[in-house]
Amino acid sequence: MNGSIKAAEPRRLYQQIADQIRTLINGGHFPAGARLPAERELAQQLGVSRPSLREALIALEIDGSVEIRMGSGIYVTAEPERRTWQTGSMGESPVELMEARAAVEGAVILAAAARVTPEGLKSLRQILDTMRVEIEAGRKPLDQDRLFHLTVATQSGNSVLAHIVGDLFDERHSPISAQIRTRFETPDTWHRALEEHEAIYAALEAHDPLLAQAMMHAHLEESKRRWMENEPR
Amino acid sequence: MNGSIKAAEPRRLYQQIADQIRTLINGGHFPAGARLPAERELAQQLGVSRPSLREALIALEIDGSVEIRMGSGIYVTAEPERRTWQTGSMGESPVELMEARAAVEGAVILAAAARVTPEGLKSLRQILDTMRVEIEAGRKPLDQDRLFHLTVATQSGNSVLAHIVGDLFDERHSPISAQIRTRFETPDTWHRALEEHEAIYAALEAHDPLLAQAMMHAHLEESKRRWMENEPR
DNA sequence: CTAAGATAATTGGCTTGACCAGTTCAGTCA
DNA sequence: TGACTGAACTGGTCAAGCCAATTATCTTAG
Repeated sequence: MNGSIKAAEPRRLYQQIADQIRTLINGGHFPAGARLPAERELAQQLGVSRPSLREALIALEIDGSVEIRMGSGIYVTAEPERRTWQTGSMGESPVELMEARAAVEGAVILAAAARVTPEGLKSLRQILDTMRVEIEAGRKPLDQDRLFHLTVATQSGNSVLAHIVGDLFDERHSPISAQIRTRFETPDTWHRALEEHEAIYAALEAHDPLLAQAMMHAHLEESKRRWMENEPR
Repeated sequence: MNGSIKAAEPRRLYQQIADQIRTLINGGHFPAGARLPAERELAQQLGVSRPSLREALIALEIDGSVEIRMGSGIYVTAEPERRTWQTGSMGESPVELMEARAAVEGAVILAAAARVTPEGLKSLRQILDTMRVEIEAGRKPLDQDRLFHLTVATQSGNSVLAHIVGDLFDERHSPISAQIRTRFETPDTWHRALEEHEAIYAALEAHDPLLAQAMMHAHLEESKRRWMENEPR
């Protein structure tokens, strides 16, 4: 009975559904303040079960896109002026995402380089070592990649910033579901990413904020390039 | 074997479950990296159904407390830091929030100063004029304040960054409504904030990124100070 | 005896179907 | 006319089951 979404591969279903609904909202199908179809109906329209739809709605509710009123309905959050930037004429979201990461992580690492502790360096060292092992074992060190950036952010000593870095890594801020998450990089590209991580680590170890920032910027710039090459789309 | 949760609270069940699990994690019952019981078992232990438990897990997954690995299990996120302000044990959140805003908005305004358009400057000019009117009418220009920061972020041309700035302003990164939103500043403090905004505007108009960044940092630093004075807590 | 491969549990992912509990609103009756 | 009521919404929750990915176990070939 399901036809629209499925594809059964990439991400959890509730995330796909949430992205799809977000797209409908941003696309104007459901203007701010509007009530969405009832859960049962919406689920059928999207070709998914109600529990899955509910999971997506909870995600949307948490990120504030939607308000759920028991017995009444599901409403698009009515924050005025919220979508002004939506017409942004510039690059597509993947590019924006990487730019945003460069801006945020570049700022974060300035503090991290100044505040990083020996324990923090030790953690990073271990993450990189594990990452190298994973790569040479032919596996994709996605977790280590994420953990590295998150740990660097943690070293800033600011949990809010660390949270944002994690969100950006997980693509939780991309407005229009861009799903770049495929990530079928080759061992070679992963190896280059590792070396860039190493450069960042070295700069942190030297407590050199500006160098660390430069290395982080270079890394994210390269990451963007690698992505864009692999995703002709 | 149940009866642990159920308490006729108005809050939705998945939120109660999520809170309970969060408490268990923070309480050390499930140390970082540990694997939680299987969904079926955990649901039974908590006295709820599996779908409800799943909804709670999605909430926990989104806020990063937990990581779900298909076919493997549910793991406590191995972030060795900062569950602090969530447990309310050490209220560092306002300071961290303002630091995060300084880092992010400081980075954003670098791009904004370079890319700002005449239309963007016009919008900002109008916002500041309105803000001045509101202040002198004895009202709190909360909307104008928010709009100013958001519009500056928009001028960076990056919707992801703009989104983050909005989230930070709305304190959406603070878990479980810590909401410091009281904000009963006096007309005088608002007037000082306005002048700081004016300084930022002037730097943007002059297309001077570093000056704009400095003014933004100064503004947020002052904001933090104003808050801390008014909120002895 | 060891290591590689096949197999059986175990676990999360998703669906179907059902019933309960607030909310809405139109039809009813004073 | 207007307050009331109850049916028809709506979201909230639960139960049981099957599928797919992962992991643990056992078998078997070397």
